[in-house]
Amino acid sequence: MVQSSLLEPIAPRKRVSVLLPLPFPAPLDYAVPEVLAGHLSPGDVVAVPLGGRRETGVVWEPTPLPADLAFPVAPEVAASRLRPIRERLDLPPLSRELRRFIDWVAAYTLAPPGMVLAMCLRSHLRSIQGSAPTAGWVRQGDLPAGLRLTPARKAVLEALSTGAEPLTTTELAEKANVGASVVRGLADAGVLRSVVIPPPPPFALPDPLHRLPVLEGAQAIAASELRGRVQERAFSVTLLEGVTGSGKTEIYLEAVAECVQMGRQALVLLPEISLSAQWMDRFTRRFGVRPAVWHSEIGQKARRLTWAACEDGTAKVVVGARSALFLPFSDLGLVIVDEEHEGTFKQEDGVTYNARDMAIVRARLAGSPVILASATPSLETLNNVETGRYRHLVLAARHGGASMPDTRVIDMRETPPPRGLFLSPVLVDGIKARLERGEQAMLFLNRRGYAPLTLCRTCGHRMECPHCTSWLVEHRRKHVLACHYCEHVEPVPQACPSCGETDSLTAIGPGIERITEEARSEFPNARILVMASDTISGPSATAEAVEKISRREVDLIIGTQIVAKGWHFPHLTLVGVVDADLGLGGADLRAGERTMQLLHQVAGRAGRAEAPGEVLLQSFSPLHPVMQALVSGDFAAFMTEEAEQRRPGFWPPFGRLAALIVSSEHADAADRAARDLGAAAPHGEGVEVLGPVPAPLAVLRGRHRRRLLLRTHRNIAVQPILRRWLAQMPLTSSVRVDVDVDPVSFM
DNA sequence: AGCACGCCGACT
DNA sequence: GTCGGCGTGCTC
Repeated sequence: MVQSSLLEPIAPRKRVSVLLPLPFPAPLDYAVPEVLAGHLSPGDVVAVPLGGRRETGVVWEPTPLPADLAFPVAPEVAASRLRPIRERLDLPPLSRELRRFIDWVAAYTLAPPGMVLAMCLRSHLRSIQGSAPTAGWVRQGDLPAGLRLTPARKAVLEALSTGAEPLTTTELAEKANVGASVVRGLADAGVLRSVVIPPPPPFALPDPLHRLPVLEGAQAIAASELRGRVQERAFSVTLLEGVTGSGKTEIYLEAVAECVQMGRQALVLLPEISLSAQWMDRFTRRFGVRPAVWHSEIGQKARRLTWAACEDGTAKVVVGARSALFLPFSDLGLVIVDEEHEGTFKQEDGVTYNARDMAIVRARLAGSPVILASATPSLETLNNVETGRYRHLVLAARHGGASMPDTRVIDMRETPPPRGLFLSPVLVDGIKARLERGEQAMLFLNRRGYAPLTLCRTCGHRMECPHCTSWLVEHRRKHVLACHYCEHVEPVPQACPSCGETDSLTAIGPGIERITEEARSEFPNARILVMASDTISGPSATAEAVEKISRREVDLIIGTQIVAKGWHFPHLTLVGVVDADLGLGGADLRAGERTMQLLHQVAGRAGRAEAPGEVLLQSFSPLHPVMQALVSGDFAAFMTEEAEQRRPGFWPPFGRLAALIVSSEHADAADRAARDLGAAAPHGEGVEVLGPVPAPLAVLRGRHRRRLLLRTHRNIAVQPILRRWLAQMPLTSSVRVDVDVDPVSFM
């Protein structure tokens, strides 16, 4: 095939497909104008007309995926109706590898391929307009006669000493502490000369030999094993399993070192929340430079730089949240997914994809190894290990001789807290003892705000969100009731909105603010730090909080989710989990698994240095398998049991799931559509449809939601079934059907 | 995603 | 009598 194309002249194509970053079901066809004939290849970025506007897209080829998996091919448009491509843009083309990845993700998630392309280009294309070289100023000569040397002008000239680096107008004005007009005035007078500021230097090359880690025993073996995987230059998946503190990061950084030594690129995916200063410090210590970083909040210029540096290969290591998966790596030699089990790798809005699973796809297309790291691997991953698809490396011991914390359950029925309070005397005494010894303690409750429910004592009215099926959470600090599912916020009313009774509304249940209040009264002398997403905003505030804890300026940390993630608090010896049962309710397939993973991670904050740690779990069901697993530390047994419960019903990982969420502003329209969808449900050997049922969040942002669940045996792909099923449904407006392949959330 | 076309309420 | 609400439908 290759030979024949070499021998026969390739006829310049008259027609090419162009994928646009828009939600179309397939690429659109365009005519190739004479000037571009023979000059267009798949991957080229082109400008095309669309309706009355101009759009940027990418020349596409038919997907090599099997027909029933791929997005449907649209009927061919007559040649006479094709509009010509306007121009080929002077931008690096999208690699074949990235194009195939886009096709794959679109096919798997049933997302329009253009929306997947948009994830790759969003940051890039949007910045094209702003990508003109930035102009800076340098000094040129003296003040011409007739121009007074005012203090402001003097400051500008001083800020720009002769021969210094050029500065932009804004930079210069800021440095001299004057307005931009002063700068412009000097420029107009010819005192400043405009120069083009060269693009900032590419990302510094990490030095694999900067500081070698001291690895012993199992760690050294695991590191060399992972280095070997990287050397193979072949697709493989390895699970690196090790308890918190076993040195997983140090070990997988050795694989990164190997990759950098080979001159190739490595991608490290972390849950967004773990992209912390602490992680960066560890990387910098190992490699001497900071890695390229990618997450939702990086600035526009960093975004553009990083994109370009991935494309031209100058960024050797990229650390990012899930969206980093769509960067245009030119020579991807290694992919690492840290905290592999984290549900936050699942993107829920827009294109619903699981970054952990798509990372494996991306690595397979690149022919490169993947490392999945976790202390508590997901059942999916463990199953893949068991069936031999993934390799397995286990680190049993904690690094540096630290021992695992001693975990106990406080039976809340036997030693309940005083009425209206939430901390059992056992936990209070435990914390007091630690504080008296000058050690740090932590209270963990995964619930923001003061109280999850506000109830009228007179009539029983519950304060609910007007747009969602949810209770409003009281945030006492801000004096508001807030919905945690939409943006609705309202002031706390004086009187019950239902019966009008004043001072009758009561806070029910604890949130982290309420626990803080209780802690302040129980431990009046303790220095308390609250860590929640609404009190600690942004990476710098987080870093500062962590610093304070490290410097022992804090005695008691009270936190939600964010305290769970990978922090190293050397002086923390007691972790109290206020409500260990939280998260076990509901009909979630993975409730037990997830609670175990979260609580294990929280527990891992305790006793990381020499001092032994203690974990106290407040629970109303101390015999629950999750509590027992946390006490015994035997997670393997817990996961085996979990697997046995899922196996007979073909629940993942022994079967496949796809959720269909039917939503409409009108409840009856949602019901009707869901019923119709249910009536047209596919059936057959190993194929089953559950529902429709109202979603647990039956109304979300004003939309009424119904759910159906497609479950198939593992060897049956859900995508072709879903495509056929949805294709036969008439497109009714106002009713939307969202598809979620491999759902994580069942809300 | 945009943007136009298209049918029903409050304005010059 | 028009301006404009956003529901529906199309873009190669």
